[in-house]
Amino acid sequence: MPKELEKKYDPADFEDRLYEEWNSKGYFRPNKPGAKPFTIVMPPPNITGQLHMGHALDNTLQDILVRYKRMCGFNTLWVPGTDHASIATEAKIVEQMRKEGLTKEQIGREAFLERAWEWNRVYGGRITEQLKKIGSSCDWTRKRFTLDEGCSAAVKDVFVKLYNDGLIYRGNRMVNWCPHCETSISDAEVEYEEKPGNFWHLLYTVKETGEKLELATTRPETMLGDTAVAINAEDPRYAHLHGCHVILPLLNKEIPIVCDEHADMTKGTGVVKITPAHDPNDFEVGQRHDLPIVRVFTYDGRMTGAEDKRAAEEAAAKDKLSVNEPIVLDCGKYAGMTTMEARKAILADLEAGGYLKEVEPLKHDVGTCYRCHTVIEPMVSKQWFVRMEPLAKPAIEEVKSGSLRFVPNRFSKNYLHCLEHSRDWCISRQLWWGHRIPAFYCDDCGELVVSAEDTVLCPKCGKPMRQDPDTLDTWFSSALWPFSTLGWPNDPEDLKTFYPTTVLVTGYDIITFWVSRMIFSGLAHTGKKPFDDVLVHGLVRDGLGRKMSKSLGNGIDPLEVIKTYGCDALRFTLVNGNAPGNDMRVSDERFEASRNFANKIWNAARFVLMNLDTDCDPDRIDTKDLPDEDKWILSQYNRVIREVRENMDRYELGVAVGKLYDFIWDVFCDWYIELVKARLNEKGTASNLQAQQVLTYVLSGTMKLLHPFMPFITEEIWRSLPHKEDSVMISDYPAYDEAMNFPVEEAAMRKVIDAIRAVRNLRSEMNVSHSRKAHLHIVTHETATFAGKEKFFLRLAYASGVELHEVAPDATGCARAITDSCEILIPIADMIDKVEELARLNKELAAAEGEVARAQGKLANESFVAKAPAALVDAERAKLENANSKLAKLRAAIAQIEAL
RNA sequence: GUGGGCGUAGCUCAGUUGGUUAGAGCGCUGCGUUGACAUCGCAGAGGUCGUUGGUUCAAGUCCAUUCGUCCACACCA
Repeated sequence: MPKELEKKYDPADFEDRLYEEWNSKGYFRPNKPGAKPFTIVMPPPNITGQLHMGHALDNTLQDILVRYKRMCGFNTLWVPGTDHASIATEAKIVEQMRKEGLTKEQIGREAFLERAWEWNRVYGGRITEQLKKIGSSCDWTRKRFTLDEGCSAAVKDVFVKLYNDGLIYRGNRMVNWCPHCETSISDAEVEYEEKPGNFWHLLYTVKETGEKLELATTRPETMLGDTAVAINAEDPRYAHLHGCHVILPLLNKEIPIVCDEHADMTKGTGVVKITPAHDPNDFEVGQRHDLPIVRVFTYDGRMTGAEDKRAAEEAAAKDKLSVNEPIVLDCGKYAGMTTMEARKAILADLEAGGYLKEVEPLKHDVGTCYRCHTVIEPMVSKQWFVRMEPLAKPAIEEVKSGSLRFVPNRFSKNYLHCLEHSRDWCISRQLWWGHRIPAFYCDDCGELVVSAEDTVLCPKCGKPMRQDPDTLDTWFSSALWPFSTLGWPNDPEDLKTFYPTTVLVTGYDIITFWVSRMIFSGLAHTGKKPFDDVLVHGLVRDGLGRKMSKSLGNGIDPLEVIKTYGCDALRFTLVNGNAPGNDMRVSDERFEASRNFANKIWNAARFVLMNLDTDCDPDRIDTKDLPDEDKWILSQYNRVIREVRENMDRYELGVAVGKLYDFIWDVFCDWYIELVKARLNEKGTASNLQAQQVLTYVLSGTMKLLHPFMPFITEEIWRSLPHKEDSVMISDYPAYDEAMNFPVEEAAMRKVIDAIRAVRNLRSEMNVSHSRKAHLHIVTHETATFAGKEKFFLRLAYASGVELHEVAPDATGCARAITDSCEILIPIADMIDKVEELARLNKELAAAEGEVARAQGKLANESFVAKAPAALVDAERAKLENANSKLAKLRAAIAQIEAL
């Protein structure tokens, strides 16, 4: 027997309870062995983070897909997990220690890592608890962490494999250095910000000719590291200087003038100073001309001194890798200054020496660290790199060939662009929290061993080895996530069943960081693409369209929204009316509208339940002898099933949920329930039982259709109705059934509804109160269509009685509501103003005439009739016929009233 | 510089492979509350789909042009 629902819709009453139950009963685990798998691996949120709207959106989309596919019979797995977020977490812990007056170096690596793990224990679980609040039906028994044993094993394996294949190398290369985080970062982690600056025009003296050579720079403090100036070989202005030298001011050092294509004749004076250690382009020039690399900055953003020089020489001596080894300069009087202090001091000295010609203000984009927004220092530094070209190639092909799809497709351009232009990936980080690089050095003989096994003694000379102190870029481990979480390489059970995964759901802001790296890693290490599809969503913005951020304080906390409006309202808001890949705005108004929808469903269900007194079958229905209104709703319900499934299979979640919204509110609540209310009062009749059956069948099925979007309210209602399975989430998603199409009954009901609307419209325009009932005369040639449906007019068209006529009776004193299938006479003469009524009818006449003209025009076009699909032409003819029919009735009515 | 998004009702946005008289939510106007729901119902006003041209029987949808706006990537001595 159905059970009652609480009078008031209060999601807090049942959301947590239902989630707990689902989880404890194991419904989130893959439960259909042998069935076709459907797999999603959750983009792992950072352990430093709190759940924000972006996570809420990302995980809601995944949960909708997973719940849908689960109900469609797939063996469904959604793997959750978290990311150790090396740089972010390390920064938080350093900050925490700073408040205690401690530094990393003081407590040492081991103690530091202990603190980090403690942080993970305390906060790492926080975000997963929050994910439960939004209803995520992921398999928590398979929860993973990028630093757990399995993921770490995968990282080591991949590193060693790539090294052995020559795809990872160590070398002195130009990297982006963050002086605040004191680590290198990858190109993808640099953000450009426009900042004001200057061109300082400097004068360097040519040794051979004594002339002053003018050049401009935005970074005068790097001049101490200049090892050449470049001119273009084609530049006639400087043809006489080929092979000459300039004297570097302040240092009084002789450096060559080189010819290089990097010097652009059209820019500035056509002369460029070359600082190979501190500028990416200059580094390239230096390579081409075999220039020395002179480093003048320390890793914490100061000018180098004697101490730095000695330390660097010692380190270089130990390391057998000495290609491109920078020379460290003792900057003398500038040593120890910050780069900004040095800039001032150097400029002052240049000016005093007559080397500064002019200062020209400009705005330029400066690279900053995406974590701390400190200005990035390009720096030659010894780091580990992944060779991108061989890895990118197959990853590009995979998408170009269409084997791996982006949804919407436009994001594949984004992806291809980033892979086609990527430079080698700097993967080493001067951090402690992360996967330590599995490389071991012998300081004695210089031997280097790269191995997944800890190597304590040098295989060559037997002396103790030292592990590389650096860790790997967080994204190096994230790149392996789709297969490392499924047991690769050691425990391939899940891998066999669930890999490649089906779809990755993520925001467009992370395609370059993560998606591209997962794709080339998957191809390289498993030989297969990591997923078939990438469903890309946009960013969540506030009501004013601004990106949510801490500094603006405009972030909306999803948990607060859940408290106020319920989880289902939050989820509905995040998918309704949003197109894939587009940014969206959320606001209280939208949450409120969603909550109102939930409330509407709740009350409709309550109404159905209070009228159920039999145990109906929720899954089967006998359509024999059902009245038209029942077949009408069943037919529409059937169509919604088909459309929703089609939309879901194409990732058009917003369209699918919009159709359910319309069906539930406009069709089921506003019309069907109203149409059957009378029958529900006729207890004990066959008609009453049929209505109960149809209500149960449609409502139960609709709750299934809606369940992926609004899991909690649908479960609570579905269980109150007669049901067979324990939970709606493990029931079968409704399927389209050809036998449930009733086009004739649908058309008939549409005519009845049109007539009811026409009456309501007229009464409303004439300001007739609902309490003023009237006896209606329906005049129609289609009496069969209207026969037996007079009762609907009593309640819905405020009628006191209804008569059907084939031939119009005397219409004196009647207002006329006109549709294309009938004319309804309403005897409310005292309410009718002749002028107003004529105006109203004429307005309708104009509309009908417009429609007739449009349809006639179309049909008069021979090309249309000849070339358009026949069904379309027929439809147009039917429309013309209907419009003409309505037109005739309107004209007659107007003539009659005018004659009065 | 290269690539891309957006421009549809007062506001925020849908509009699926081109095919009804272009839709929704919020807001607005009028009416309505004795048993599903005022977190509601009924009715209504409001749009030449940024501009101009083209393809097509047919364009909000495809192509080109142009304006506005936002983003990504690149360069910037």
